[in-house]
Amino acid sequence: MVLAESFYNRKDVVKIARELLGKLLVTEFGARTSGIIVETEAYAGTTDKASHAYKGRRTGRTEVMYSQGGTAYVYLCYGIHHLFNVVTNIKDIPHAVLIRAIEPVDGIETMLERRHKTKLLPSLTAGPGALSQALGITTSHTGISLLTGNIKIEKGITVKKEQIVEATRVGVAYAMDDALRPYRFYIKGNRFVSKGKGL
DNA sequence: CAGCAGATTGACT
DNA sequence: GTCAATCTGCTGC
Repeated sequence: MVLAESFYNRKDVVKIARELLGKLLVTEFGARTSGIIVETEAYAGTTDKASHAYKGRRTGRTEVMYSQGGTAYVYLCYGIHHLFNVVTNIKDIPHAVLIRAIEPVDGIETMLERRHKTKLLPSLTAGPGALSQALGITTSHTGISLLTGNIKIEKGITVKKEQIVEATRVGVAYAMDDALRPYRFYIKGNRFVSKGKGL
């Protein structure tokens, strides 16, 4: 079952980030590839120094963050890595949730080929750049709808509250006090959770 | 318009 | 543990 617009359009991006854990992120570019979301981070738009849309910034790259909830926001980091985000809230409120790690489910062979690997190791999909490559997501997919496009999020599994760990975000030390906000969530003990540097 | 830093990864000392 | 790869966008000349 694909998540409805009403899931994405809510105001509380942090709550949505927490609820995305256990959901199934699916892409269908040829073969179906998918994985359970095990790690997310919330980016709270204009009031969050770590967000690209801090203070209402608009550029060609961030424009899609101002779309309505349920839109894919993919951007290039360090000129190499495609990072996949889910836009939330209503139009003109630039909230987004970064998907940092998934646990592979469908199309593992296809993902191994895309990542030029032969064995299923955590490094296949642990990390935002890694999972995007495994699922075949690139910046050309930014702005497409998660409700009707070939990238979508399905119901997945139920994650108990006790399994969810709250933490600070990774790689955003430059955001000063906002770097300390507990906006990162991951499933306790899952081996596909990225290592990061902020642990 | 040059210089710099970044929501990262992977190869190498 | 260190460092390069390589694009977008901000800052300052």
